[in-house]
Amino acid sequence: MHRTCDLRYMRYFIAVAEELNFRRAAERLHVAQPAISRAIRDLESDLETRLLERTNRRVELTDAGQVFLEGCRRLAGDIEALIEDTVRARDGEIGHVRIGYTDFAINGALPAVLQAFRARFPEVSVDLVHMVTATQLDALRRGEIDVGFVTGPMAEPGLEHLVVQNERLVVVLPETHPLTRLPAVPLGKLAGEPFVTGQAAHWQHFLSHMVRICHGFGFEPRVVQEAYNSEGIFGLVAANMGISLHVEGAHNHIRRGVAIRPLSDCDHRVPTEAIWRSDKPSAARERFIETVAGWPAMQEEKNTHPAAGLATPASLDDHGGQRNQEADESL
Amino acid sequence: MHRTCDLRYMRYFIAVAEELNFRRAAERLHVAQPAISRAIRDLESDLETRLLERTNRRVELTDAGQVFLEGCRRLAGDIEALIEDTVRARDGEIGHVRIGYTDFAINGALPAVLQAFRARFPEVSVDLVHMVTATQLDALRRGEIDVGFVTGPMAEPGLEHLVVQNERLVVVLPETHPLTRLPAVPLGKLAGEPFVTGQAAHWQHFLSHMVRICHGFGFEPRVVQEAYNSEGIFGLVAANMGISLHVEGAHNHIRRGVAIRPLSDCDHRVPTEAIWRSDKPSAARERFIETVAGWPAMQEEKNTHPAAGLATPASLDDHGGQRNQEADESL
DNA sequence: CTTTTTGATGCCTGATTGTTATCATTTGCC
DNA sequence: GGCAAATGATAACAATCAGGCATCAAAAAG
Repeated sequence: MHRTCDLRYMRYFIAVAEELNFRRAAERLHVAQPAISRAIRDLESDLETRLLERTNRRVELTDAGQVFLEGCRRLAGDIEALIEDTVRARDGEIGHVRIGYTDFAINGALPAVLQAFRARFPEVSVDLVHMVTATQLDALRRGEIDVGFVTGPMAEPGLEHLVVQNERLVVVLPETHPLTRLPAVPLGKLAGEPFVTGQAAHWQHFLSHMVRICHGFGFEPRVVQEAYNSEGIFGLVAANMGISLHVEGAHNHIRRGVAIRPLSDCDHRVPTEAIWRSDKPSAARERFIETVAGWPAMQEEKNTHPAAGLATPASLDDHGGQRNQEADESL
Repeated sequence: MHRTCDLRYMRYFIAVAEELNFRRAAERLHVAQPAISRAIRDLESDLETRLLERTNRRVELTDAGQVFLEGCRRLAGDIEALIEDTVRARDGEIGHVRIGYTDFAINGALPAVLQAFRARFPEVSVDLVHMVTATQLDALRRGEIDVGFVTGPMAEPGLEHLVVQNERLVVVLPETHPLTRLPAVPLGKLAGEPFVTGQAAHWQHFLSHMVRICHGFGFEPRVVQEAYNSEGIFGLVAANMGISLHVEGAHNHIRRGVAIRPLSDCDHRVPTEAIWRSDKPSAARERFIETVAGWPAMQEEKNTHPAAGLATPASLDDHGGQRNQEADESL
């Protein structure tokens, strides 16, 4: 029965109902008139319902035909829209991406990337979930997120990655600390200083960078406090519990009582990378990765200015960095 | 391209997307598995969009496939609903009737009929338009209404009709009139009385009844006032301008200062008839006519109690007819 | 009364759809 | 590791279906 309740037949019916003339409808549809006669007959037979009252001279819709016509018009439009939506889903114009991010990512390039992506693909919904690097790798493998923003360097089998930012280290000092008088701090001067760090369990990727560098300079950092997150680290430094190493993105976080200085003799970089499964292709995710990769500030500058797009100390001066500047000049 | 965007193919796709297995989908649809393979391939080729990601061992939906699946499900449901609605329109379960009515109809059987019809066919919308008999006949021929309720007798070519009520005449008297002392008035006593009637232009069908009867009793009614409608007639009678003849439905209209009496020696009936075009069949109209014809009170009683369903003088006593009753007893 | 127009019908052809048989690949089991 | 089972794809053939052409019957137009 539903065989004849076919889109083609519906289109034929719409044409006849609009023309109220089989011959004109046939011309409009570029078929011969008998095809129309039979299509209508089959439709009526399948529905067991007379749709058109036709004498040899006049064709008019029955009440049921009127109802069917309106339904057919609606369905025809819905199908067009569905095809459109399907193609747009194929192209990643509509869809969904779930994104994991670290503190480093959200303090760095991620906000600008998100803004660019949402402007370009407003019909792709974006779910953001905060997770540390290791959790993101699990979530990716479990299919719970589509893209992770993690602390690199990454080389995981089955996962592809792309460097998003590549930050130098900075030293975070209590503002009363003597080293704040230097515009840039030599790393060696930090040997013996008490260190405040993030919790080992959650900050493992960054801490391995930190420890490796200190070893390179011949000392073992003496960790006296482990904070839960960056806010905690800054707070403990402000409380004079110790000093800390952080990434340049720390400039985006202003904390009274804390001073931030670059390192004068260490060019080591801590990369933050977008990472995703190489199987399970998703068009929306592809578009997102393209946005990440094509984000202009990153394309050109990521080798010269590793944390492009981040606030620099100079740009912060316009707002609240004046105090630090004065301290520098007082040297 | 839209050839393959066919209902059958959509159902196939839904089955595969739900089973995530071509063979099981084929079994569920009672076709061989290669038919499914080809249907999906054709769908994908027409949409130029991969809908299912399939290795030899696992089938899963792509993002576009997910969008398409949801759309197909919705469309399949919509089509079912459309077929349902079309059949219901065919059966007159949903639709529209436009009805013309006279004062006699709305004071008589029509309200009860409407109530019965709307209870039985709640999804048929009913438009009611007040028109005098002649206007209704025009409106019917022009297709502006589907059913008329007119003052008969009717014998119009191209129109079918059905007697709905068949009312005796009553005399409408000022309550101070001497004839109110009689429980029933002989028509002959009205010769020479001043008559109040409806306007000739609009009341022609009823007036022809009235004049014919008076002639039968050997007098010409002396019309001294023409009112616009029943309310006007009652008001003028209450003002002692004259007397009037009306149909039994007048009992449903209580007017202070007016008394209504049956005729003792005249059994003439004024029919009110439902009337409709014999061509242009409409299922909803058929159902309406059936309700009119099958209305129980009318079926059995229309020959014995012509205005069945109307309030009778006795039934009015319960409310406000006491005064008339006392007048009767005082005779 | 003839001509024209309209929708319906019969028959034929080509296209679409379904079936059977078979293949390549992967998974599970011994 | 090798064999059997299961899966989706493909080819060849058969059945069904839709469209075209020729034609018909009825009604309107001239």
